[in-house]
Amino acid sequence: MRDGTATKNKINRVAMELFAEKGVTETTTKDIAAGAGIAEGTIYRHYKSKDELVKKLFLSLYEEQGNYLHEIASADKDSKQKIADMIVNFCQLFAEDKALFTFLLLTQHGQLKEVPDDMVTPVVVLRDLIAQGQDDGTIKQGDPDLMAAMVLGVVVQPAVFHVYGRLTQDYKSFTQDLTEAAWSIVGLDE
Amino acid sequence: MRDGTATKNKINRVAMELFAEKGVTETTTKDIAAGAGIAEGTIYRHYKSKDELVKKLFLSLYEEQGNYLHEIASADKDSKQKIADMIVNFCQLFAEDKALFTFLLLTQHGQLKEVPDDMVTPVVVLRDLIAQGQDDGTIKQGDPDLMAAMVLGVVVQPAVFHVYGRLTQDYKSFTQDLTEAAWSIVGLDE
DNA sequence: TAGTATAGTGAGTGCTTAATCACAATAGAT
DNA sequence: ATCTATTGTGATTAAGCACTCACTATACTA
Repeated sequence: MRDGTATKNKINRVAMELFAEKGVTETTTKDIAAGAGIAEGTIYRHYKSKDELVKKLFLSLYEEQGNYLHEIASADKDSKQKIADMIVNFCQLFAEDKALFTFLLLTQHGQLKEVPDDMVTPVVVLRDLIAQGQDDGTIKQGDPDLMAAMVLGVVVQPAVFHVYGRLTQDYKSFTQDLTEAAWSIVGLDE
Repeated sequence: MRDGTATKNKINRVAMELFAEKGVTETTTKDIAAGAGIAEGTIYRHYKSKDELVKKLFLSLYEEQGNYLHEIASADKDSKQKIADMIVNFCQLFAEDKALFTFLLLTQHGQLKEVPDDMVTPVVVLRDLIAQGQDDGTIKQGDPDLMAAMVLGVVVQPAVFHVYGRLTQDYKSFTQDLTEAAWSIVGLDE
């Protein structure tokens, strides 16, 4: 084997899962190597440092998710449907890959501080979506940043509690409730 | 000086601020000692270990806040007013002592995992408040745990973004918006 | 004043960590 | 078959960490 991408993917996956489970600082390079079934030194054939691994992993995964979000936001639907689609997307991601979802949440937990300003994060997409909806009159007035934060909170907080075992039923079954709650924050009275 | 409470208070305050700012693992005993202007060894005259410091600090501060919450929840008011009071209380705490508020949030960030089940946390108080309101018909039906998580998300998420500089205006000025958003989730149509 | 318990000190200890490096294995190129 | 570049190894290293301990300083007691 001359191509090391399989090993690198293994490192990425294991690292992501451990970071999500224990946090970045609590996860050692030894843990990652053991989980991936490789020697500790091999990590350093693919990454200059643990810090680089963390940052590249975060950036690549976030970019991937950002693309999905961008697709949803630029679809030819009304604002209400787009916000609903975003929430469905969150719930699906959480249901399908809890480790990935939790890892992405680490940004909001201060474990990953250096988030580029121009990065496509959920809150940025949501804010633009809300501002756009305000222009065409489908979403009520208010500070788009604050409204985006509140909508995100409605979805994220149950997910956080779900991770820590407070909410035990299937997260996907919340989707309808989360969507309605989100809409009640930004939506117009009907 | 034979009484060391002044030193202990200094340790507690500095530790709380550093934990809130950098996280628990990233804060060293050396940092705390330097911040408090004492020797590293002095910390161990007051606490058996760093772990004990973290846990006692967390427990005492959370208990204090729990008492406020309990007061609010047991007041002779209707559910809507109680929820509003809780949110005002959050906003005030955040405005007055950002470090304390952020430190208390660490529990939701997985940095402090061992939270006793019977502890009076905001989500528990909220859940009971919601369940109670559902009984007397002032709050709409639905899973109280999920609803409490959503309401908390509306308040907490803006606070998180506020800490990381995304929302720059005075947090207290959100109070009205946060209260309305929270009520739109649990409240009955009027 | 002498005695004692408590509070504070900081160099030192042992352990864990991220990162290194000389070496080995592998597989395509010539 | 030999060469070469890449990938993988694991003992080793240097740094940083929580924690200790012999010692000093302080202030109350008798």
